[in-house]
Amino acid sequence: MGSVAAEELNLDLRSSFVPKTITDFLRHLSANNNHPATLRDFLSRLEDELRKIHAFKRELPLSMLLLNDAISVLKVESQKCCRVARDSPPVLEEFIPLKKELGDQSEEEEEENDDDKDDNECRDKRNWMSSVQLWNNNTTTTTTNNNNNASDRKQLLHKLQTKKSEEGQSVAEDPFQTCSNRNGGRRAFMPFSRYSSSSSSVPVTTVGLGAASKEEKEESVRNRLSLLTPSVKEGCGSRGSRSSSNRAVSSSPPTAQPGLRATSLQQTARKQRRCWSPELHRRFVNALQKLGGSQAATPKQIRELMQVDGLTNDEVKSHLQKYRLHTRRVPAASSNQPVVVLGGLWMSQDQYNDSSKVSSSGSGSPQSPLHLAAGSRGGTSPTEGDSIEDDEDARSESYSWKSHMNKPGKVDV
DNA sequence: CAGGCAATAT
DNA sequence: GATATTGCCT
Repeated sequence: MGSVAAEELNLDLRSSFVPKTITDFLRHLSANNNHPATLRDFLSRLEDELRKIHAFKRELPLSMLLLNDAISVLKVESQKCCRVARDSPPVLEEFIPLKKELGDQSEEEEEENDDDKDDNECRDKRNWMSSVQLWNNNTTTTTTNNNNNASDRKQLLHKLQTKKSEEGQSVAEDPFQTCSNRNGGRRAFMPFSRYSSSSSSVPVTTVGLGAASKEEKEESVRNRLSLLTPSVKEGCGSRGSRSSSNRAVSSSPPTAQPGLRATSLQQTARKQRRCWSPELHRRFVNALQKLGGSQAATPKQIRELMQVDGLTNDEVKSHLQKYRLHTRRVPAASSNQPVVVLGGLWMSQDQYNDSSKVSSSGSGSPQSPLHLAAGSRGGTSPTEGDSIEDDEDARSESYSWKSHMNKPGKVDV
């Protein structure tokens, strides 16, 4: 969807804008005074862009800032330029309150639970995310940009900064610092790097490394993180954090930092625990279904189906093991209890309906919390070992495979 | 090598 | 105690 547009945009930007700063751009414009259209066009594109990244404002505070700045500058300019009274409502207002994001990058500001806004936002994010990669490598998605645009951005940023010097609140010194910082705090899906499996010499330098492998880059980012973020929330998946799907992060503990017998660590180093975030689990279950149940599926297949990079066979295997254990206990429990009653949330997911979408993380849908159509199955089908493949809700977060059959309400037959 | 299970670690 | 990792066997 967005990719095409973005590409176009990129191209356009590249050819017409990127090489210049806003100032230059304006100068250029005013030189050829007869291009108000260009300006407006550009402005509208900026606003468009702003709208797009609005959902990511927390992850991309700087981008927001840049865009906002650029837009406001351009607006002023455009009005100056063509003082033709135009009725353009101050769309901008809404975004301006970006202010505090810079101020208190440290802790919170995002605790508001606006149902509407937040929800939309999250959904947006999720879509974007999942369309890119599950636990965003941040480096993967951004890298391409980084190499090309990083410097430009910096320059631009700098210009803008100096321009509005007295407005204070100057942006963090290093854009990437801030970014990393925030990422560390509440990124959606980080690949939970493992430490120095082989390369102890990974330079922790900047983000620009061109051909470095993903892992290395992740690592570097992470290292920076661990340095920058003193207290990372240990919120694994559904545990620490409730609601707001955007921070199901697996953060990396201080393991790498303090001692770090850099070279002599490989031996007994245990792998970093993988956090099976709800999303991840959801994917897992999805794959499971596609493969015909937890008994039929093999770790490898699952892993391939999940399409989560960085995920290893062993991890899947382990998870599968646990999954099997848990799913064996519950359903067998009481003989005839309709499956639906048990959790109320036995898979209702379109396991057969969905024709092609694997990822389709649409489960977060607020629409149908629990409609239990499937339900009654006459008896266990004779053909297989596992007739009851359950799928946990996974609807928003906090998967738990213990369906809580002990609902306060009286569930009677 | 890949899967399954059990022991072990966090 | 739950959950993830590692080891061992097939």
